[in-house]
Amino acid sequence: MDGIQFQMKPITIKMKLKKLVEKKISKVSGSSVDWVEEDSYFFKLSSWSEKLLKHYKDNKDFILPSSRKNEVVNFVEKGLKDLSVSRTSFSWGIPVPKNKKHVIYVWLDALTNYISALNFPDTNNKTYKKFWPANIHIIGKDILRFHAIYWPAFLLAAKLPLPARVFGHGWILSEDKKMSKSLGNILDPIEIIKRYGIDQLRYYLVKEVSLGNDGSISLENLKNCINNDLANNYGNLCQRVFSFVKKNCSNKIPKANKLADSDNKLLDHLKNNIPRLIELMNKQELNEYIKTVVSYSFDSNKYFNDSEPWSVKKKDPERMNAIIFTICEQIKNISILLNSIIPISTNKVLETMNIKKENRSINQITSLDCFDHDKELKDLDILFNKIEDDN
RNA sequence: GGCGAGGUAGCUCAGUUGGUUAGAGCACAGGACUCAUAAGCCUGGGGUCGGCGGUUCGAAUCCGCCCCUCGCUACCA
Repeated sequence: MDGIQFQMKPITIKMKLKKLVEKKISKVSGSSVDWVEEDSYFFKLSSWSEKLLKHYKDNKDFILPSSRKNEVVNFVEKGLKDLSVSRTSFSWGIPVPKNKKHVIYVWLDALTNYISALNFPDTNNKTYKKFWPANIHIIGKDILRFHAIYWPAFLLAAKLPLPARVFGHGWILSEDKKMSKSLGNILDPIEIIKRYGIDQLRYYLVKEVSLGNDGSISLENLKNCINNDLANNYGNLCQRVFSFVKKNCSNKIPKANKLADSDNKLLDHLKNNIPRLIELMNKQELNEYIKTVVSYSFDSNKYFNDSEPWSVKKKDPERMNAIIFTICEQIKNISILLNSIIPISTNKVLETMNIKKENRSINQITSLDCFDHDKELKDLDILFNKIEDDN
């Protein structure tokens, strides 16, 4: 803590505003609450209200989602009270310099971990330089205030750079209810992953849960989501196309000499949307992102149906090649767009298509044709097994 | 109590500054096809847009009142 110089002096505080007349018990735990008085150092949070408000105003997306931002701004506008940051009643905690009775405890010590873990106060340290200031803190909505008010105030006081963004995410509910032992509706993520698969769970959570809001895991919806979007749509699209390539194109992605309007329409629709997709990603609007991307998979299945490569292959093999090239290009692009959401599955697809790792970035999508047309496709097992009803 | 968000098809939601028969996905019911995980494609049924009243030629969209749901309302992280 030597790197941060706060001006602090010990004063006596009372932990509760009202004297307890009767024995009180905690609403949450039911245990009895005792009246305590002790000396404490205070962080002068009260003098940072205006500077924080200015920071929120100057940095529009510092707190996301905006509904949460409103709560925080509302809270700060009411005026902040100084914050007790030390205790004398126990010894674990960070010793206060020059006063051995006190240890630093509660938020000041906790939040500082973000930079002490990066070797602060050595601000020339490589790790610190690389990771601070952070691009984003993604934290639960229940600890937003501490990250959006206390932490920036501490950093401002220490004249250190602030993280670029604090995002308060919602909670995952089980069948619309908060998970609790007494209700018996706890969902064990490890069990779900074992049964449904890790990519499948990731996909479901990102798609069905708007990151800023609470979302619900319903096993029925999870099943539907896996079967429809992943197995029947994206997974089966890959399967039907690769199988067609194997049977009709010597298992190599053909070159296209001339693309038809319908081919370009399919490809351009995706490519023209890349800036918007990047924007959605940058604002953590992941569910909108994923819904947009999966719609390309729907479009692709329709395109494949309408183009009927199986019926043009004898009459017009050139045309068939253009169709197969187009659909492969599209599968590649969709796979890249989904790569951060379902990395294991999409990497299998990209591997099958012999796409080099350096060609798997979103920036590569607009550059046409990075296929090795002389190399055979690798075999691809079923990507997503369908979930059957068994309960 | 105060401040804020929201109530739209069975479910999850989208609906730009008010404008023609209110949309999507899932679920449900039919149909044609076959390259594919009996997958994909096409068509259809289904909504008094929380309630009442008002402004307007016209309101899911604006105004008022009411009902309901949710979030925040400081020193446990």
